[in-house]
Amino acid sequence: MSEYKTEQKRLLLEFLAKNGDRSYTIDEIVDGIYADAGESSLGKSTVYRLMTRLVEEKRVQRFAGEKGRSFSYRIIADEHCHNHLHLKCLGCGKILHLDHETSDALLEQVRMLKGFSVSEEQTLLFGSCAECTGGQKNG
Amino acid sequence: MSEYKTEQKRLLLEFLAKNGDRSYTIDEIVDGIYADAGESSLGKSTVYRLMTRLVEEKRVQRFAGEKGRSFSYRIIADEHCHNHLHLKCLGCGKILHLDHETSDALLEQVRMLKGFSVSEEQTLLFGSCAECTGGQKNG
DNA sequence: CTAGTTGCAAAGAGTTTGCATGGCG
DNA sequence: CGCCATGCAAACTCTTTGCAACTAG
Repeated sequence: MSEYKTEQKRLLLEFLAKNGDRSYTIDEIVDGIYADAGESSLGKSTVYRLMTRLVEEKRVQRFAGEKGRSFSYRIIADEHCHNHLHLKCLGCGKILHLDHETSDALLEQVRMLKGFSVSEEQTLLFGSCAECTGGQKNG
Repeated sequence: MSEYKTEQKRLLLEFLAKNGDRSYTIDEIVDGIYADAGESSLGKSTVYRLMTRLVEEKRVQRFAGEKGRSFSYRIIADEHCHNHLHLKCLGCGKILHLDHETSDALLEQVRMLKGFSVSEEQTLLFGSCAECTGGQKNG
């Protein structure tokens, strides 16, 4: 039950911690770690396995890729991440956190109006962040 | 601009129109049409192709499957469907429409607070509908 | 008749799994 | 030494594509 005991898992968690502001696909993770650590890095199937476990442990969130294929993953920085909505920018890929109060207020309205209970864990709002909306030079 | 009319396309649109209250995977569509029309029905690749086109034409909405694999599709009943959020029940699969006003009000708050512009077309809220929440004996 | 459509099967893309090797306790 | 993690490659699932036959107009 001890924490990570392998170099691979350590590298993976390190990468995720360092890149918690947006989500990454498995390939991006593998490439990213390779870029950082070089070495023999880790096998893709190991990353798949580790991520699957981390998702089960609720330490990582998995998103269905909007574009089409492949999932992307993001570390859940603190436990409060379970209790609010996230906003994913389609421009830069960044993930913003909507504070719990606001998040809850919005969803409460939906509940009142439609009797529908939104799952904060499973819901991800897509759109465009302030930077990408405002300073958009359209590249 | 004429619409090429084939029996397959007609069957597909008929099925989608009849089942606009929730989304279906390709397999479910093929099976559903087979159940309805029996006959030789249509090939899966034809359904893929037709759906791809319908999505391009904005007559159908494609969702990334939450569970993991496969996409699901839903007909866009009227043009207003472009301008509001949808709620997908993870219990029964039903899709509810959040009226434009409410939808807009919610997203305006997000814009004010975070400067984030939510894309209504790309965002789908997951959760549990009134029936599934109320009658839920919690399995 | 001509162009667009269909359906099969093969190719692709992403993910999961079996199995032998290797490392940590 | 035993058990779990790793890595490779094969297996799988879902989706797309090539191609020949077919059909609507």
